[in-house]
Amino acid sequence: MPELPEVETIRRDLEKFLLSKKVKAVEVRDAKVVIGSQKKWNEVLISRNLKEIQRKGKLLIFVFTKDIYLFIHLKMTGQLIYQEKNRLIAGGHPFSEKSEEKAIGGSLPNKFTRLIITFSGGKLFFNDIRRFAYAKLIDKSDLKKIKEKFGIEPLSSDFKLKSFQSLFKDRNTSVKALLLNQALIAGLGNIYVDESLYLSAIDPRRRAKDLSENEQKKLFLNISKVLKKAISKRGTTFSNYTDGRGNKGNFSSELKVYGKKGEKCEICGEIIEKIKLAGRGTHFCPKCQK
DNA sequence: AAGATTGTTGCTTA
DNA sequence: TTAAGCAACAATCT
Repeated sequence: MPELPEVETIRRDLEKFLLSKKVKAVEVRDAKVVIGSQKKWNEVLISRNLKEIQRKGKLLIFVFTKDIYLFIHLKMTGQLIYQEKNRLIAGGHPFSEKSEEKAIGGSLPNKFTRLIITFSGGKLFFNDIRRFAYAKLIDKSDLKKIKEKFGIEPLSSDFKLKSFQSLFKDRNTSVKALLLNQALIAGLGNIYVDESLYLSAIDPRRRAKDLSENEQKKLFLNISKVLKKAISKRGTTFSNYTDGRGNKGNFSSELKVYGKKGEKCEICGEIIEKIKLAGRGTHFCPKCQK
């Protein structure tokens, strides 16, 4: 389940290889996941050059010449893999049968491949098992509107203690739900919310407005810390996530509570609990987190 | 074999 | 009016 660190890893990988490349062909393979007709995708995208890849929360925004914007949201099981013509996968690793196996569904394209964009130099495969993910083309006015809906970016210069603390004032919801709300803070998902709360020794069920200033500060620092560390490890692999090279992330071994139900807390030895909160599986240490 | 899995939306409720 | 809560979606795994 790609969250901010995973999406950022993919963004960096792909930008390195796709920058200023020209679109030669587009193949729409699933009309539910890829919004718009094949004809429209051809008309809009062919011959455009990629200027940059941006990220907003968990959303990837491919910026092309002539104010063309391609939005890709990976949701639960989406995957992007770049494969170069000269038998390389993005990242410079020699192409081999083994690296092909990294794609969900095996060699590319396969039945999970929903979109193929052929650039000068290689093909970008957009795969998704569960068909929650989407790709769509957006114009400049919609771009602004959509971007405005997102809350603070935790790794940007806008992520200041004061603005973070203002989110808690009068908020009657659980701190877990608050952190998952993309309109308030962008990019956190179930894994990193649970991890941040554990590191901050805060019970996920607490009402947001009841957190002390010091608790808010701890959370602020730990969100930053856990996201940066996860990016440095190229993300967490749980089920289907792979980076832009088709490799798994290495943060999984750093997880303290997510997926650890029944295991001992590293700090106090208490058994990690799992409950349902804000509609999500929620992992925490009942002794450390108050 | 039913229930869990999660990101987001849109509807209902308070 | 605004926010909080929750079902729904999709497909696979346990």
